[in-house]
Amino acid sequence: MAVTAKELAQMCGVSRMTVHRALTDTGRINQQTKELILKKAKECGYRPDLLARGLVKGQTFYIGVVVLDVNNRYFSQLLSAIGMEARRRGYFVNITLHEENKEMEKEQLERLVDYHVDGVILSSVNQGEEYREFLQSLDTPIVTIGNKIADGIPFVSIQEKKAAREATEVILQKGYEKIVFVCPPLEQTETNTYVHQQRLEGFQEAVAEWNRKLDQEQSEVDTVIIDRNEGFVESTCEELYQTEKRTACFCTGDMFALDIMKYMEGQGRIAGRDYGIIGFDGIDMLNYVAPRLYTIYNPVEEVAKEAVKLLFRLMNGEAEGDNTVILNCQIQEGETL
Amino acid sequence: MAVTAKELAQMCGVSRMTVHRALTDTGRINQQTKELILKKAKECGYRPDLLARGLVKGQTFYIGVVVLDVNNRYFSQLLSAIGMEARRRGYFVNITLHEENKEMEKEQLERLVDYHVDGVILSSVNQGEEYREFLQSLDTPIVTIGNKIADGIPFVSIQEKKAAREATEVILQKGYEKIVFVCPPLEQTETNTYVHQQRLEGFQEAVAEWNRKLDQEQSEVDTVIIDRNEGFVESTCEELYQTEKRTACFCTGDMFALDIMKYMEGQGRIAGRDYGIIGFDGIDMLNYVAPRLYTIYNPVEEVAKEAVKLLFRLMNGEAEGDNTVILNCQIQEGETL
DNA sequence: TTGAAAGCGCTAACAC
DNA sequence: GTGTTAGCGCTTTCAA
Repeated sequence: MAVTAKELAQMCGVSRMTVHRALTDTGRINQQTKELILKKAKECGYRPDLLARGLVKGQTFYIGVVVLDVNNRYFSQLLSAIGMEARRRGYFVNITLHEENKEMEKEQLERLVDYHVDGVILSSVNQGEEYREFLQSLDTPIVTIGNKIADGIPFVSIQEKKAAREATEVILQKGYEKIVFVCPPLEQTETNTYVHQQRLEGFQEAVAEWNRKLDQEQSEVDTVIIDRNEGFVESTCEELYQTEKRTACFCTGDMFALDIMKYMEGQGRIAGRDYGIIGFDGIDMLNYVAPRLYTIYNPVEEVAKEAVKLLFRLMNGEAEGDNTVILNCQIQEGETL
Repeated sequence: MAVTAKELAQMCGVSRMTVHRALTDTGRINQQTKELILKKAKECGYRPDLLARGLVKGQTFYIGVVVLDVNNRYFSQLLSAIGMEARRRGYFVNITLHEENKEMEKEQLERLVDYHVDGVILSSVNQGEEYREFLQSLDTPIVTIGNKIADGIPFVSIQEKKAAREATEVILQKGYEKIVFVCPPLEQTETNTYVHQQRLEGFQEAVAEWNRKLDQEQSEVDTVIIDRNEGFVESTCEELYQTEKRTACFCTGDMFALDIMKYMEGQGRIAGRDYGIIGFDGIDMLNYVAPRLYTIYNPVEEVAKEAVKLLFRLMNGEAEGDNTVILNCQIQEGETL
């Protein structure tokens, strides 16, 4: 069924080379034979074998993308944006999922590299020096996004810490006396939690700063950190109302925040009225939930664009400096603080 | 950096063939040389070139997936499930997005085929005989899901029409006298809307059946069909309250339903109390929205599993009969009817 | 038990 | 303008 260039050549009574010239429009070639070949090629539905081409050119015009999953606005928009940017440059995208499994992530990367993708965009759950060496051993341009792996690995991200600090300041300025900080388990975990660690640090810095500036008679802000384990919703909610202090909750992800809001609503407690709450990322779903959640907007499209731009610079050997891009992000107001 | 089998052979002082035998563990080979080779291979981080292998074997152990987008539970869970099933069989998955663009869909398919994926799972926006021929001309096993293309193309789906009929019966039994049916534009559209058409037909059949069985004094059910165009929310809402009849809304997608609920809430109208509404698919987001939306649950994982199973049957040449798999799906109760 | 040779379908370098 | 030759890295066939 599939026609090869060789067969085409036979049909047209010319050499393989001439066919090649006609198809790739390179070199000197007789206009008539060229047209004949192109016509024939169309007739038989000739399509070049990209494996063969990739093998000889050492370039496949594919970039690989390895991400956690895909079920949220963040990755979805990221992937769309990466796709667009890649296509603009004549590249296609091969998306694979690692589902938060460190070994799977490695496998996917190796497989992509073995297939000679020209570059990779990676949102990793691995980290550290050892992994850095692994990535470098792949000998393929890689740009990481979100979680940082180690110094020296190209990296695109947002100003996590700064954003968390600013959000915390907003909470404090609104007069909350206690803050419950909810994030995934950061200790005793093997997976990369860089993003959430940064957010925690920003939070802690802002609180420390605030306490330092207090008047004599004012008391320090009360803080509690809760791991998003089994039962985190219940324990967070207890913290939220077993106190006389005005209490707010800072979640390092919008989904955690929504879970809490939902549970609290079941108890008759309304966000913004009975307690404060803020999320992180600004996922689409927020448009459908009342009251409107305060959050920190994560500019995914920009992250994607920058990642692709950086990747192409690496692929073209134009890399210079430390190849880190950190984007700004802003608080998106809501009704829950 | 990257070592080839040839170089390995030189290092070990054997022929390329012996290396190959050691690596693939085939044929007779001296145990000692084999161990030496494997050891060396590990040291240099030898990895087979999958392009070269694919070229000669005519098999890549990749399956391609082409879907609309990725930003909802449906596709997300679909992709995870496809990934799992494929991995169980030693295959990897290459996911690409067509973003509801018919030309892009074709491009992605061609590209995948040119890269010799061994099979494809496709959720299409194209349809008809011409497209069927296109798909067949690709000469690669393809399984379609969701939208049907044409007879003769392997197809996995749910019982759209039956589910819509049953849902309509539920609405009618609850005493609603008017139903507003909301779906994407089905006429004058080039893209494949099979799924939504089926749902519409199921709805219409149920209404017709109901009207046929009415007593003398009872009046027929009133129905309105609204295209999900610009402004569909407003027009739907007008239909919902510019009448004295008890009115319900049947949306062929949960998202449409949520849009309407949100707008109505802005007008002080609560679903389940002031009007009825039901969606379709059972997306995750529903867990976070109050009141709980009535919907029809779409069993994605099963669809994915069946699609992969069917695809592997096709790839192994075990295809028999018409290769259509239709799964059951059920109404998921909520508070909005 | 090992090796040599041919070929997958394509591109690149050089000759005619 | 066109054809020949060689080679990408691997697998397969056949001979030693």
